[in-house]
Amino acid sequence: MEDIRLTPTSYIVLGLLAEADQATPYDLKAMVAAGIGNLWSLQHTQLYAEPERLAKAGYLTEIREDGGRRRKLYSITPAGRGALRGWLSAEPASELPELRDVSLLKVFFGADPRPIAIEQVRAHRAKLREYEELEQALNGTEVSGPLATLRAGIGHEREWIRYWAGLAGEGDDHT
Amino acid sequence: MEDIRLTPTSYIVLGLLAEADQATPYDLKAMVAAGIGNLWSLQHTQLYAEPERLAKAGYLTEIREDGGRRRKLYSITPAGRGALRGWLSAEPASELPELRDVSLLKVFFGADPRPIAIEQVRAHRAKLREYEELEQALNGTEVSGPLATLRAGIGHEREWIRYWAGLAGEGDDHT
DNA sequence: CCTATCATGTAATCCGTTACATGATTAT
DNA sequence: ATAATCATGTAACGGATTACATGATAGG
Repeated sequence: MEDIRLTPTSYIVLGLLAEADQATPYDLKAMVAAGIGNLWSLQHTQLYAEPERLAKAGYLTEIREDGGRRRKLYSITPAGRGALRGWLSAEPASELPELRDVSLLKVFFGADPRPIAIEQVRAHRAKLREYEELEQALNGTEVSGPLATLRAGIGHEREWIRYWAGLAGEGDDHT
Repeated sequence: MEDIRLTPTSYIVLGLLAEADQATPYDLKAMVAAGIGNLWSLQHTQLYAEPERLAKAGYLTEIREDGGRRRKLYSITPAGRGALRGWLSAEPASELPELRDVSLLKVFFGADPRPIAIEQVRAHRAKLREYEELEQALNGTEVSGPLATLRAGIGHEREWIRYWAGLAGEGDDHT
């Protein structure tokens, strides 16, 4: 029973297992892809390493299948639920996210914004379409958290498109 | 002369040194704080480790002061400039940034959005004000890259405020 | 003068990425 | 059958954070 630090990755795993009552790393991978991965993606290998870490600390139980592939099945423990609940209801932090956008980094250091902006507009438009379809699918269901965050994603995609479209258009030859 | 992988952190250091022709890690820290740090922040210890890495690979030269504190002074080499230029002018990637916002993560997993939203609105408003003042200061100067990215920051702060204000207001008691 | 903060740095830890590998399914 | 892709995992590496520490400077 080691003492570990809980990272966002930890809470993603805990959060998913809180609703699944049992899952293999591969199941987790699918769950991430289905939702939270749009906002915070993880490498599949983390979904093998992190549950192990959490199990060692008593937040999950790990049982290994007997037959076949002997896959590892994880479930959340009461301690795990407690940690998740504590995190969810903690005093809100004033911590702000950073953009951390490689394309912006290039613009900052003097790259020609035009080609970058054109490509970014294309990519963000595609992402926005994907989100809007997802929103259709979620509407009417009772998943309020995922829907709320999806709407954050949609808002930001629109903002990115507005922003990059501005940079893509500037410097046009108006002869 | 080792072979290293260049990360965003590497390009930040290279980008800053490309305009400074000499700087200590502490100088770099100040430069980061003055601009790019808003979009992509770094721990101060990375500003000791990363230049060393870059120097070992031939992208920077390192000279140590003789007297006093024997601080390390770094300068970019032609190889460093080449690497930076190559990165800046590379084919634009369609890679998109992720929001990776801890507050959103909590909302996704079912936290009560109200208190989080209230605090986030406050914090984002403060950040927006800061950016708007910075914009005043930059207006009229010839720093097009930093100004362009600052405007991205402003756009996103406004979007965040719009978004969280929506969540903060919902569920009001309209009696 | 003393204390707080700024300036400067090293070392250890650890999380996350990268590289690699193989068994199971599905498609042609 | 064979190739391709999905499913499942291990191991090594390395960048980033955390913890710690001390010399200089400024404010009271």
